Amino acid sequence: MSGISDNIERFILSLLSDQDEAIELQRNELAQHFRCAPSQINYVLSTRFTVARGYVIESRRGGNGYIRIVRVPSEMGDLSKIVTVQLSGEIDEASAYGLLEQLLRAEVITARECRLLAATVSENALKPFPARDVLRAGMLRGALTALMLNQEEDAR
Amino acid sequence: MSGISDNIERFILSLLSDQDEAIELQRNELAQHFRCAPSQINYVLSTRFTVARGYVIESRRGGNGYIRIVRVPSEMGDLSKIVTVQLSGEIDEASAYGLLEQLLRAEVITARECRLLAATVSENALKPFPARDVLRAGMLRGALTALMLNQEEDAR
DNA sequence: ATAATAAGGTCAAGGTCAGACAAAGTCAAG
DNA sequence: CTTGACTTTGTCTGACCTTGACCTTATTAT
Repeated sequence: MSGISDNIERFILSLLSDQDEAIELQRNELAQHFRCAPSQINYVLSTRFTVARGYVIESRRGGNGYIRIVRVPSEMGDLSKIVTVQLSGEIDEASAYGLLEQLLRAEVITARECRLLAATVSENALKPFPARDVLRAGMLRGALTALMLNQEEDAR
Repeated sequence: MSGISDNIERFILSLLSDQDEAIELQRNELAQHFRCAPSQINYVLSTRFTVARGYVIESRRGGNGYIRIVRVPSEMGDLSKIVTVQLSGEIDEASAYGLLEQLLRAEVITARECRLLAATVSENALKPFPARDVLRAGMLRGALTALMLNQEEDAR
């Protein structure tokens, strides 16, 4: 159960979750810890710690090299900005999921709402539609707009 | 009586019956156990462990892939009925709103969630799409399935 | 400066799974 | 005997993972 990549992901997340915004690690060291090829670390980073999910990776080569993983403090205060910037045109499934994840972290939506929205905009539900990226953007626009319109009522 | 498919069904049921809500298995492993083609497992799942019968399937491909079978608790039984009956084909905007309102009254979803879903399936968001009624059904199917799937986590 | 060393990055190849789909088999009802 | 629903198998595709060879960049020793 749970391959190496998943373990590495969990390990990194556990390091991050302890109130830290960013961590620094060494690729070879981590690879050795998990007994895997160093490039496996890159694989994990590029598939799981993406910008879409709110992470930024910095690194340096050579002596005293490092990999730094920064959790981007999701600046989600302004929903209308998201609507007009990220959702004006099209959005693919991965980016949409990333967006929803950030909204979740910023506590703009709940975990349940996140799952609900994810399901409705999933590639699976939208498969037969050629213009699904446009569609997806429109749907999320609608949802976020609905949120903004009803902020008062939700306050209860 | 009792072809291979029936045996596989019973086997899976026996795994589930032991107080477990969900089980995880590997397709090839199970296929080998029953000396059948791996795709036979898919056949059993798609004919016997359907949403209509109160099961939800999740899976992942690739290394460490799995198939997870979740039994939907009976309180959610109504949901699966809705999914298979009312949302099997198409649904127009008005009917969708009606359905959402019912779900709201039954306290299956919150007011916020209702608004969110309403926004994503609104005629407005789906206007440019000729087959929007099919689309709408697919989206709501996805959302309700997601609800069933995650009801334990929602308990928190 | 230059060379050696110590990092990390890229990419392609290969491996491991599950999904999709169609072809072929089985069997009961008419 | 034919038909049609159900079952079983086989093949191909694509998603996901792992590794290793080779490349680039930074530091340190000569």
